[in-house]
This record gives sequence, C-alpha cells and structure tokens, in this order.
Amino acid sequence: MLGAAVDLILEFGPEKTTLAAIGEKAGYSRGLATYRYGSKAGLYEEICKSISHRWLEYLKRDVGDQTGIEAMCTALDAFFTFVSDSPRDAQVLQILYCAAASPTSEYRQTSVNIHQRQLTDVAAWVEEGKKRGEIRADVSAESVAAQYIAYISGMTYLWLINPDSIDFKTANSDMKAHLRMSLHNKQETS
Amino acid sequence: MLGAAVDLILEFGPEKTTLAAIGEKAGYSRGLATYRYGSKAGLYEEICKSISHRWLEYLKRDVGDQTGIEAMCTALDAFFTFVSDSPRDAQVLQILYCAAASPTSEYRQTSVNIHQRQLTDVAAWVEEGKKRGEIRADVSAESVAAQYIAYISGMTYLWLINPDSIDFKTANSDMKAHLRMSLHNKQETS
DNA sequence: TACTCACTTGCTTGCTGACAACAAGTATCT
DNA sequence: AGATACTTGTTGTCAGCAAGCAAGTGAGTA
Repeated sequence: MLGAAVDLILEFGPEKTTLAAIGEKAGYSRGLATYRYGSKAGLYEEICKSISHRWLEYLKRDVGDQTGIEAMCTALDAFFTFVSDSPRDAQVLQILYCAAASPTSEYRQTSVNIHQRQLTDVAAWVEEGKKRGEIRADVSAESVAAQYIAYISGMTYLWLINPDSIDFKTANSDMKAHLRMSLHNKQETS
Repeated sequence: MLGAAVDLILEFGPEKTTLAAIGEKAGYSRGLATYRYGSKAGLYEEICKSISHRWLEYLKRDVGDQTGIEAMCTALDAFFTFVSDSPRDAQVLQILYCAAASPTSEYRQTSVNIHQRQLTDVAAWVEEGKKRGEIRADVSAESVAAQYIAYISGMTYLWLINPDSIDFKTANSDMKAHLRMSLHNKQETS
C-alpha cells in the first residue's frame, strides 16, 4: 500500500495522486486507502515516518557513537549512501517535507518534530566536540547545527528539483573539508 | 488579486485556497482568477515571479557590483532585510518553491530557473573572488555556490515550518564568519 | 465434539459537497 | 461594431463519509 503510494507520488506528485488510485494499484478497492489511514494526510504522514525511520537506521549504523566533526562528516556520507541506495524514498521524503510547508498541512508537526530532533542531535555532537577540545569553543552549537541541517535540506531540495545541477558526492566532500576547516580548534594538541 | 492570493495562501495553504475565494476576496467574482491566470498553477507562478522579482531588487540594490566574499555576505544581509521587511512575501515564496517540488507542478520549471540563476550568479562571485586572489584557488565555485544557496533555501524552510527554532540574524552572522574563514586566501597580501 | 450466535476485522460500494476548468454569456468602453 | 473586462452556468473529478458485506473468532450450549 505505502509502496504503491510512493510510486504514484513520484509519478504524479502528492496532489494529483488519488486515494482511489493508491488502493487499486496496491490490488485493493478504491476505498481502502481512506479506510486504513483515515485521510490523504494520514497516509502521507505514515509514509513520512516510515522513510525517515529507515534513514535513521542508516544514520545510527554508520555514525554509532561518534561525535563532533567526525559524526557530522560520517552523517553526510551516510546520507549520500541512503540517497544512492534508495533515491526514490529520498525523493518522496523530500517531496513530503515540502508539502508539509503548507500552513494547513496536517502532518506539518511531523516534519517539525523530525527536523527539531535532527537539530538537537547535531547540536549535541557539536557540544561534545567542544568539550573534547576538538571544536573551537567560540562557535554556537545551535547555529552550526542549523547551518548543517539547512545545508542537507537545501541540497536535497535542489537535487530533487534539478538533479543535474547538483553533484551530491563532490558537494559533500567539499562540505566535509569546509566543516573541518571552520570548526577545528587550531590550538588542539592531540 | 495577487495580494488577496498571498493572504489566503498564508492562511489556508496553496492547496486549500480556492480560486473562487481569491477572486471574491479581491472584490470580484468567483471566476475571475481562473479567467485572468488560466489556472491555479498559472496564478501561483505569477506570484512566484512577482515576489522573487522584488527580492532581486533588494539584492541588486545592496550588493551592487561587489563580488567574492563581500558579495556573499552582503547578499545574506539583504536576504535578512527582505525577510524582515516582507515576512509574508518571504513565507509565500518559500511555500510556493516547496509546492514546486511536486513532480507534476506546472511551475516547477520557474523554481528551477530561479535557483539555477542564483547558483550561477553566486558561482560567478566566487570565480571573481578567486581571480582577485581573495578566495583560495582550490575551491570549486560551483560547490561553494551550491552550498551557499542550499544554506539559504534550507534555512528559509526551517524558519518557515518552525520560526522559533531559527535565529536568522545570528545564524547569518555565524554563516558570514564561516564563509570568511573557509574561503579566504591566507596568502593574500592586500 | 458439534453447533450457533454475537461480535470483530478487513474491505467494498454508494453518495455528497467542494473545487478547477471551461464555455457561454453580459456590460462597458472606444 | 469590436474589443476588453468580468460574470455565471456547467461538468468531471476527488476526498471523505456512511452503510454495507464477507470471513473469521470465540464464548456458550447441548
């Protein structure tokens, strides 16, 4: 069911995808999607949670208990791996995040929660890096986290609307160099 | 007419805003919006162009013929000024950019063009900075431009869905420091 | 064990109100 | 008379709801 919805969203967009088409593509009746998920927004929220959960597994597996600059760089690699392994899921997730920007989106809070969680996680990595003396003490963890998450979100948007304009792989390695340069504590002795 | 549409999009989102409501809010009949703009997508595309045109005026006025790091920092300030002066326009523009992420969005190309234009403009600034010796020669202008535009786009998205989570002003001044640190050519003699 | 009756689950079908889009107007100007 | 600016009538599509149906599940009885 959710798989059929992903296919149809990629082909027609969330708006022109009908609940009837989703049900029928999944081999059921036109009414089942509404019955199971209550509403179109309910179904899309379920897809959102399902894909972002899968992405979190990639993230945890690769980052483990790294922190600081290493965690941030590994997470960029993990994201690239996720996008390479499941481009369709990554596209749909970004499309649904975008749809959540509408003022009356019923799953907007889901997107807010996920992004908030990402912000605090990254901020925690930065704080840890500062404690360890790896990261300069004069940066704001919140600002760095916001820049980092905004970079990933913005890049994914640009890649989604115009894949040719974005070389995700080199952009990521540039970003990693960038992070190391501007965050590393030059006085570090280790 | 476009003003009425902006109001309704902010209140109800682009989806739940009806062409009839736009026409009537503007003091006309339910049919005029369709008549003038051909379709809902046509009207939204017009709004998109109109607001992004206004933002370009801010940009040109402030950046002038600056290039390199200065131009990038000034553009960040100009964007903050624009968002402060016209938060509603900025919100609607971001909402419409998001709506353009849908695979079948009829004004997707408009968003692609605007972002492509921004990418090449910023890349040109970086190239100019490299020529002047201000910016390190080993950075890729395209990558830096993509990161910069992704940052702005992503930040605006995060700000739109959860204004409280983003301190645009300090994030921007951090970003400026960040840019100077990681782009400046340390061998520069001037 | 065999039977049955109340109840749940999973799904389908019928229907309604809302909306975009279009076509055919009307009114006002030049 | 013809163009311009706007309005009204209509149609097809869709989300959401309500009412159904069929296939279980399980408790109670003989």
